[in-house]
Amino acid sequence: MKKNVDPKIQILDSAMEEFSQLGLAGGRVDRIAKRAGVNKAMLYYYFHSKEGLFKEVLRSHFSQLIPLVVAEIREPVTPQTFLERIPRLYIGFFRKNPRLIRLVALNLATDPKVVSTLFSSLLNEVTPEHLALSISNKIALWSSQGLLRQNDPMQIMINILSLCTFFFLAKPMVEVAFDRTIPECDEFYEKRIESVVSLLKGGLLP
Amino acid sequence: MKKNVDPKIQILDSAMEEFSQLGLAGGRVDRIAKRAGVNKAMLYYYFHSKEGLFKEVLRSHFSQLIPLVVAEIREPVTPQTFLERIPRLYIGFFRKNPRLIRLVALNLATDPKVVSTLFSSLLNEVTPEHLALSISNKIALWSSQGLLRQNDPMQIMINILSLCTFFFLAKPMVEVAFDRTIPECDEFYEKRIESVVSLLKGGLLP
Amino acid sequence: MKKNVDPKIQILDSAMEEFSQLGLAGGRVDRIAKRAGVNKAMLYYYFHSKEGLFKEVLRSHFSQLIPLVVAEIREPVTPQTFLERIPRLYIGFFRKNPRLIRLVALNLATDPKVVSTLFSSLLNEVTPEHLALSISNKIALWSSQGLLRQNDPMQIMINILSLCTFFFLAKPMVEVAFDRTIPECDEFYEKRIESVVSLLKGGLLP
Amino acid sequence: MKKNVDPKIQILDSAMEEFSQLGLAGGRVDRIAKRAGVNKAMLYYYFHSKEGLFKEVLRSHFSQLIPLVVAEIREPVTPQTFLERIPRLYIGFFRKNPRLIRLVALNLATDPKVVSTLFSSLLNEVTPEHLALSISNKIALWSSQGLLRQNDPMQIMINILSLCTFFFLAKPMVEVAFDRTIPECDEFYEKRIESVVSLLKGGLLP
DNA sequence: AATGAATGAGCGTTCATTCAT
DNA sequence: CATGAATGAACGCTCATTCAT
Repeated sequence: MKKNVDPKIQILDSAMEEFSQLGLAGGRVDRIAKRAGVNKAMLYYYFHSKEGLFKEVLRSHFSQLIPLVVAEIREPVTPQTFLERIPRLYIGFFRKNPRLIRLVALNLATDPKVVSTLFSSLLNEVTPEHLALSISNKIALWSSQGLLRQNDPMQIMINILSLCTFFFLAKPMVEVAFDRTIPECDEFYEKRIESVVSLLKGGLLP
Repeated sequence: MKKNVDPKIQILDSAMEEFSQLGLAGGRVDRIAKRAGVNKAMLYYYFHSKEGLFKEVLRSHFSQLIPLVVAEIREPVTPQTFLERIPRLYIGFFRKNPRLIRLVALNLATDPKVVSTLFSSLLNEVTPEHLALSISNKIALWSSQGLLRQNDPMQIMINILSLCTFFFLAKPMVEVAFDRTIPECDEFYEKRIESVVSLLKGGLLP
Repeated sequence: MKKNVDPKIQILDSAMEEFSQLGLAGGRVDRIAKRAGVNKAMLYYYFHSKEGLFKEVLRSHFSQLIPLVVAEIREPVTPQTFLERIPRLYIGFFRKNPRLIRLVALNLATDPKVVSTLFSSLLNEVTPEHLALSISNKIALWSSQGLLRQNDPMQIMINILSLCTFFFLAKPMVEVAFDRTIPECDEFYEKRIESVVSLLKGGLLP
Repeated sequence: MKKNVDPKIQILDSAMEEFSQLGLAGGRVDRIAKRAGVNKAMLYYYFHSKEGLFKEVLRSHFSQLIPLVVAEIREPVTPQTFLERIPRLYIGFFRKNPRLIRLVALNLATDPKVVSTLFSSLLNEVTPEHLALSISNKIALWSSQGLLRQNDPMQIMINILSLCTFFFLAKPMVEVAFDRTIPECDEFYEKRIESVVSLLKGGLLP
């Protein structure tokens, strides 16, 4: 509806809204076009198919996360500061992009290869070597120096990611289980970050 | 296709297969019926609608988890054994029911209320008080006795659940990130459980 | 639901209720069976098909009208008493059988041959010669004797039937057109009969 | 099938054919589309549902009658000319639109509110006051002036409408009852109009 | 670049009917 | 006679996609 705006962006935004709530299968092309204020045929002109649009949505949002992580990784840090800063980075990012995590979860459940491949190619675009591998190496190094109490970098990474992302998906169930509404406020997320950092430091630092 | 089998169970199983891969929106009634070896109209005879079938699938699988957790909770344990046994319980269960976690993730992303409500009603069926709350109380008690280093039961529960479940969804991404295939073997899951237990104990026990 | 009742009658009654409101196409076999308190397969046992049941409903109700008319016709009457009594007979009958007129109207509109043929065969069952023809003859006779001001028996019969039956179908439209509710009371139907009789006598008697 | 024709009109016409023979419940969307020579989805593109199409059919044909009646009513006439001209108007109209009367009858029998409401709204569109009421008023006036032998305008209107419309529905039964085929010729309808006019004048004029 | 109309395959659902017991 | 389960052929409707302009 808004004028003077690149229709591609308009469409991508509308599609993100749609797909993050209904998934690829549940998302409706008509609705996306209508919300974007463009003719339905334009979606096909720009993105050639519903699936193409979906992938582009995924890519465009996902790619925003990479540079943040890259910047973080490149800085020389101690394990302690690493474990203190990574949760804040991830949780902060997903808090600002709640739709992305739903989108990724949906895609992981239905079509794991799509998002994995995309993820992989994004990583390769940005770093000469895999980002995860470079984190991995860093962790492996720390581990061999006796700076960490666990020595499998993959398990450590899984633990970190689990603690930082799962909540965004599980929030509604947590609310039901604990019979209370969790407010979208800084206070809560500070507590969340604190809890994760505390767990990681207590569990990983010697 | 198989004879002498309760068609209701046949349908539920086929539906689980379908929905856990494609979601409610992406799942096809025809395919479910065909795979179950029954006439499509039977789905409606027994479950009245696609959504009804979906909910029944969710319920029938979800309800298998509850008694396990209940049994675990009811036993008087020390924090230490609690943190040692819960990850094995959850990870073991989801390893045997990999489709359920996808199903729940899909549903949480697209329709959080359905699965939350179902979850809540299942909890209420089984326990006089909410299961989560009773775990919560136990944790709160331990916390007040100085047996745990964190004092927000909800954060602790989120941490535990995150560590135990997220991997099953994120596995394909982890494989890509680390450029290796993770085998479905006992060895790997033992490592996973170990890592989680170690993290929890190191992070939570004094 | 009622016990100790001939299920055939139960079914016919339930079917009348259904078909007179929804028509043959709109009527549902399941609903008929449920309302009749019998298993659906029984309908087919007794009436062999939905259409067979429909025809039997039509026949069983329609046939109640014939003897009344026959009795009326057989009595030797003057045109005056004929015109006074026929409207009361018809309007009285349809008032007690409001579902029949809807049923016949529905069938006449969608499948004129069915009800016409049925009508014809019912007439033949009861009278050696067609009932209508015998009325016709009577009217023709009166007409030739100068006792009536119109001489086409068919037009006269159409007029009589129109005046006596149309209202039962058109009632809802009349209510809307005149912006008032027409009560199902004796008073109104007396007025109606009076109006018809007055019109017929004024228009037909010399 | 015909080219260069507004598909909306094509659909409406095909739908009229279908619904007037089978009713709303019995009419088939596929058949309507096929006969109209358009894709089935177009019905929904233009009319949003089967019922929406049905109502539009009803409305589009019904609305043709109103102006004729309005024009007739607005002219200042004597009761005599009124009773002479109204039957010709109605019978002439329905003779040219035989499908409409079946359509209305079907709808009155199964769903009286739909057609009544439509009728009412059409009347209101065209006349500041209800058409029927304005006829009513005219009749009431005449009646009070002693120009008519009956004084209930509603009964008079019911009589007129009955005499003019019922035949079109009952024709097949009349044919069977009188064991003859009624030809669709001017001669017959002239006789019909004559008979109605004669009856009305004889019965209503002083 | 942009639109409204069109399309065909397929969707969830229903229904009259039949079968096994 | 009576039942619950089963069936297959539609049915009304939707959707991603394309076409003509």
